Amino acid sequence: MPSRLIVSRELAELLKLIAHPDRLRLIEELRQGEKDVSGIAEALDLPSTRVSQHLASLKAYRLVQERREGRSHFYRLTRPAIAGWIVEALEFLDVPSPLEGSDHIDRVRELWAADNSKSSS
Amino acid sequence: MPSRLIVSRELAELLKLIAHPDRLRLIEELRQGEKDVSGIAEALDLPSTRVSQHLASLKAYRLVQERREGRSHFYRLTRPAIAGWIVEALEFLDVPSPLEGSDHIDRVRELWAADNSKSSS
DNA sequence: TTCAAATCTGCAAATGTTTGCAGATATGGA
DNA sequence: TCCATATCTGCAAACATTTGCAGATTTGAA
Repeated sequence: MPSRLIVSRELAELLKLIAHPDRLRLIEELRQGEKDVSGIAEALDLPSTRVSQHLASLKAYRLVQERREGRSHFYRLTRPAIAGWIVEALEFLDVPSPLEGSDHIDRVRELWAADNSKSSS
Repeated sequence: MPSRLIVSRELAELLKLIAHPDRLRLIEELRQGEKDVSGIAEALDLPSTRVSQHLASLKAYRLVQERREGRSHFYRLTRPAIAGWIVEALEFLDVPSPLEGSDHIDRVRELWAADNSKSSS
């Protein structure tokens, strides 16, 4: 009967998996569709071995799925809605003053918006 | 300009803070309104020193706010909407088979629903 | 074959989190 | 004042995550 215990443990596991700066950016990067390891590595400016490691843990939880084509491994989000759910969390960030300092958040909200029209920063 | 770097770090910090079974239950417990440390400790069946420790970290991020009355310290969610946002994450749990094993999730979804009518498990 | 490109795996050092417990504070009442 | 209740803080052991790097796979091309 301790459904709350079981589910809160599972939920914590999922949240921990997501709670890493690289993996958050990675998930948002895949919102645009599938991409291979080196494409992601370049987009996020990370060594591809690190991207591969992150993808392995996301895949172990089935948050992403793999498709191999030649020597490239393409990854895509299993449930793309998770990317939008993550963006919603921006609302709960502890920003020192809502006037100052929330400009970064606003910029990212646009960059990570559902529609995409490629820009930088 | 690296807004994504900054924000993904802040987001990871928030998610890590939440990504703990006790703290998740604690946040859902406070959805009902403010409660003091021993009330929470009893509801979650945890030593109150542990509840106090969790509350301290949630408070440091201003996720909860404190109100003292006599020797009791009452806590409440700063942005109660976060409790609903957490429940939405149940959708993304990796449940082995959607037929079996999702009954715990359904039960918790009810227990943690926005309206409350006290029950157990 | 042999080679290079793309990715993966394993391991250990560095770092971070959690837990229990002992002792510190703060408050109200006898 | 002295005591009990409620909560907080500090610390060290246990545990978990992150990172870089070396070496293994896998694939396609020469």
